[in-house]
Amino acid sequence: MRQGRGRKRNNDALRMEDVAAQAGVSPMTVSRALRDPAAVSQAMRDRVQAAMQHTGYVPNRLAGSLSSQRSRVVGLIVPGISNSLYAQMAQAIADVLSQHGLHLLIASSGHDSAAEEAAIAAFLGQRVCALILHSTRHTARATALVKAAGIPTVEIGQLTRTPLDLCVSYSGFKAAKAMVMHLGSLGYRRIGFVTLPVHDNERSVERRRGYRAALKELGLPEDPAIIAESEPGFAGGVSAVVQLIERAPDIDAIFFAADVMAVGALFECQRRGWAVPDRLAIASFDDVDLLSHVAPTITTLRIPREEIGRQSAAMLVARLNGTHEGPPVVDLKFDIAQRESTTRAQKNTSGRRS
Amino acid sequence: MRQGRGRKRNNDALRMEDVAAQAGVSPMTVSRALRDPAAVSQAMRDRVQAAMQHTGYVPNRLAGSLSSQRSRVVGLIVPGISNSLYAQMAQAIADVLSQHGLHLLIASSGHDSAAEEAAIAAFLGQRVCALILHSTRHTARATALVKAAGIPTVEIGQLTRTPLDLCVSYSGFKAAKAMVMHLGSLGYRRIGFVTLPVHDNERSVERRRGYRAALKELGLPEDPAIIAESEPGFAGGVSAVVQLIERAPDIDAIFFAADVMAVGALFECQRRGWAVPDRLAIASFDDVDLLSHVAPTITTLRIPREEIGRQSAAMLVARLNGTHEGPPVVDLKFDIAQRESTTRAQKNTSGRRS
DNA sequence: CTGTTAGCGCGTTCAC
DNA sequence: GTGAACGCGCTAACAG
Repeated sequence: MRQGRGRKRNNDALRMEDVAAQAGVSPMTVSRALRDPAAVSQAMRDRVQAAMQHTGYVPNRLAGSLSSQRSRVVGLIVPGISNSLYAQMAQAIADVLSQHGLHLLIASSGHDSAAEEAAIAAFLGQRVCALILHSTRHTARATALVKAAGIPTVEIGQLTRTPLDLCVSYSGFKAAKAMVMHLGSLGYRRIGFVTLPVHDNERSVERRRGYRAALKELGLPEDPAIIAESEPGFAGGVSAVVQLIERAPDIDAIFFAADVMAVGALFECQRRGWAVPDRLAIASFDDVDLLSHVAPTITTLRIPREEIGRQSAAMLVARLNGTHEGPPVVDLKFDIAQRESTTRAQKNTSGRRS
Repeated sequence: MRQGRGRKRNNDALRMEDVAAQAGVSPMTVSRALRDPAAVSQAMRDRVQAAMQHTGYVPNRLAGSLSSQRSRVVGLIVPGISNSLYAQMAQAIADVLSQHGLHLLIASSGHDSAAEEAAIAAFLGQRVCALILHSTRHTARATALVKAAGIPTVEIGQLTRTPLDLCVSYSGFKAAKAMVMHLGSLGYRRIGFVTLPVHDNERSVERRRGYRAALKELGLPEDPAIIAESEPGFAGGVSAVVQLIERAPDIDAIFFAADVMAVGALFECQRRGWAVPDRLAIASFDDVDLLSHVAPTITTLRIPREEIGRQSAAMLVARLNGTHEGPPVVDLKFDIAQRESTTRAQKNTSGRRS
């Protein structure tokens, strides 16, 4: 038996040493053949390759990362994995990362800073080589942890003037303002606005600011009666449209600044016989597929979700390679898809209601 | 200076030793206070806690996992992260795992076995403690890798008689059959069937088998003219419904066995003036929210996606704890949501089409 | 281009 | 209940 107080060797998994023995080389050569094939002669490479095939060796990246002090795992924290908007970003991120041999650790925070903090701590414990955070609001400890970790970190939920490190997003303020200006330019004068509860969703604040700025620029009064907060999903649109029409019968357009609320509202209008866009115009924020398949098709902002995913991942990769150049904050462009739900009737009537 | 050829110490990150020094105990005590607080006296625990707070120590789980030979990371491989059906499962999985202190590494395979194999190899390299695979078709090497790894593995895409290890899903055969039987019991006699291309989607095969079995049981003939394959998404439904109606004008119902095709078809019917359900009944497979918000609401199967996610994760947790009991294959139940799109008109006419 | 040595930070094992 | 020593499997640094 063994003497001493150490621990016995694990005989389960193959180690580099086993492969090395099989190939008749030193473990170091196997290691190099794996990470930097050019540093090893052709003959060696082939022998190592063969030995790995033969034995079915799977390198232990835990040990590798521990030793080299760097991992190939990126942490992503989003409010929810099942929300299609975040899922799209996650997909784009995963695609870019996997092209570069990086893997994705994912967690959902449910719009809760404390949960985000826990996820950040856990990810740092796993020694992720980079972080992507959807939120731009963090607890003090979360901020401290990220800064102390000193790893590249991108925030993607919205533009921020005070990024932890990097930021790739679009301006919710500008986007919302642009849409309201667009509606104004089409002739709408009583433009309602619906968001998610501001309390839960930091981005709603920016969007509302954009709405206000546009009203001001259009010379339209701001009226609390035509502003509402509603829950996410179709149901949120249903209740909001009913509420706004009751409160302000002269409303002529509603901008639903979140999710698929606009679609729920459209369906409800159809059930109630409120013609869209003739009685009420409808505009949406996120360009989900559905919006261009309903009748009438729904005018919306085109937010570059996938581009955000791609660029944020690409930026991290560049940073990890030490080749990153350019500003830390990237403001991606959006545009407006003008569709039937805000198409005004021909000018054969001067007033729409009366 | 240093002698020897070793490597210099890293002074960046805090180690357990630093915390131990701060607390005036040995590193071993810190380790225990972290993993098994009960094994340490109250006083020690408090001192260690304080020292960790003070220093902002984040334990290195790479080192921990390497040493203990077990990690707290689970690997999940789905065909696509952005597809809401998989995203829902992923969310449920992540929720359960995080409750148990486990983390989620995610990869998308795009319905490609080779990509799946690569992801499996990468995950095993990260020494995941368990795997969740959506696919049930694997390359020979993928199968070998998983078996050799000896970690709990759940397949969740469909029931299989030959699981790698565990399987939590529903029977696509039974589900499809049940829906067609349901349509038959409502009086539909020319029931069309649309799936994704069988080539890309192993589950389509089961669903088609279920369709055939139901037709047989209903005493209805099988007619290739009313069976189609189409692309995913709304567009797939649009093209399929047009195609089937042209090929078989006497068709009275279509069962769209994938995705949101049924909704695309409904919209197209509305554009073309084909009344749903009077001219054509429509049924769907997956219960996405949208189906109950369109008019008419669409009859569909209710597949327990989230339950699959929850149970598969729970099963892994149990297995990791050594407390798992019960069969390796769990067949979850589905049911049918009967809605307006398959509601027959009152029996005031004996035949629906003159 | 290849090998040797030491150490990454922690957990297991055993002694006290 | 606490501590000391060793090793998890790999890679940085250096020597040849």
